[in-house]
Amino acid sequence: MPKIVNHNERKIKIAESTWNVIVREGLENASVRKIAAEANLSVGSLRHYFPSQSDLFLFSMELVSERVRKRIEGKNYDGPPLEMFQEALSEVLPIDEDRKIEMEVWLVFSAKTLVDRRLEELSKNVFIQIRTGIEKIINTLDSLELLKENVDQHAEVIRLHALIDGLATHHILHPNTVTNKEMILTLRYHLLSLCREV
Amino acid sequence: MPKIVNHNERKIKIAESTWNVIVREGLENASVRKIAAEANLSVGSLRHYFPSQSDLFLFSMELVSERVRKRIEGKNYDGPPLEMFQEALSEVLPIDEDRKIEMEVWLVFSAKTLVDRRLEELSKNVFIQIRTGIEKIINTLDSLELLKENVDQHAEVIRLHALIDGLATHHILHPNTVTNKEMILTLRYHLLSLCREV
DNA sequence: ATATTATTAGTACAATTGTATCAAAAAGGG
DNA sequence: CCCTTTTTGATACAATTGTACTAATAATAT
Repeated sequence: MPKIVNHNERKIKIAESTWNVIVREGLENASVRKIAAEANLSVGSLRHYFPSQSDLFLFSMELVSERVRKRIEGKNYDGPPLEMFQEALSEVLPIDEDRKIEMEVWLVFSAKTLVDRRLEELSKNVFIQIRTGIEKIINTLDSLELLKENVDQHAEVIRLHALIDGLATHHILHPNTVTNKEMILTLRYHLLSLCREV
Repeated sequence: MPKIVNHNERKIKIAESTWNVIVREGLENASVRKIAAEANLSVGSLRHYFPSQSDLFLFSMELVSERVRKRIEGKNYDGPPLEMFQEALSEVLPIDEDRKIEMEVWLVFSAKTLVDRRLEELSKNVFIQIRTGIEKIINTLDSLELLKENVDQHAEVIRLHALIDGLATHHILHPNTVTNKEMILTLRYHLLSLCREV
């Protein structure tokens, strides 16, 4: 039997190198050669793990969604509901350096989504997952009778979802104008605005 | 004197061809050759108007912002204030096919902004212009005593701005999940939520 | 008509691209 | 030790890239 390399671990390492190159030089300069160099591999070796650049990009984008998903699932959901919702939603915000990299990569791939069928499918799936999570949050707020009366729940789902992604995008593109703190406070402000006066 | 071509008109035509190629095949496939072909020009001829691809891309992105700006400035601002604000804000939403193309191009260039200094500057300038416009809207709502009491005006500016761009992005990336109508209705819903009960 | 000059088109070139191929290297099981 | 098979690295190749260069073209003012 030959040398054994944990296939999936290696793929993840390569995907992270892909993130680095994309963040540093942009998607259009993320050639297989640069990514291989970033991962300290030869092109041939990289190709052994990813038969094509398309596969590599798809996996790299998938890794972002997986990381976010695992973080959300790994949370302890006990405590005041509003706090919990704020925390859960913060997982799709670029609140620290790691998340910022992930969100930046996600944004870049999202743009590519418009002309790449494979990425488009992944993008849609993740979008629907987040949408479902937000629906759950609004529903739960309602069940707990925290929600203001006379709110349009469907509209609130769309609004919260758009707000989250808008805040994330703004902070990534204009971190000095929409600061980390403003991003978080605005989310909190919005959640509070949904709830009844105490 | 030689053949005279309206320089700026020609540049605009080329920039629109650039949009087409970007929408159809993506930014990474928007080579000067493809753009020249789309514009029915030779590469050498295109180069006569744009010395480099970078110049072409910058001009093409600028054209988007100029189109939007002119549309906003060209509006008649008489009528119920809320209607007017909705209309003005709708100019940065992809509410029809033309605007959809523009916003899609803007989104793609925005991603490139992260690794392109020239585009970054333009992006920031436009962002601040829109931000300023939104501040004006919130301020005016307050002056007219339409605004709910006890609202945090600074937070409302950030929130509305993020909401607009979030809605636009969602509709461009997932038009079937966030429909045109939902986008518009959600904006209206939000604006109404800012205002006092009648 | 002709001279002038913006405009156009064609070709060239070095660099980079994704992918293919194939042999060398490495390591664990017998 | 040796065989087997994964892993690696190097080279090659056709295609495409942005840009440069140069000569032909076309239209206008005199």
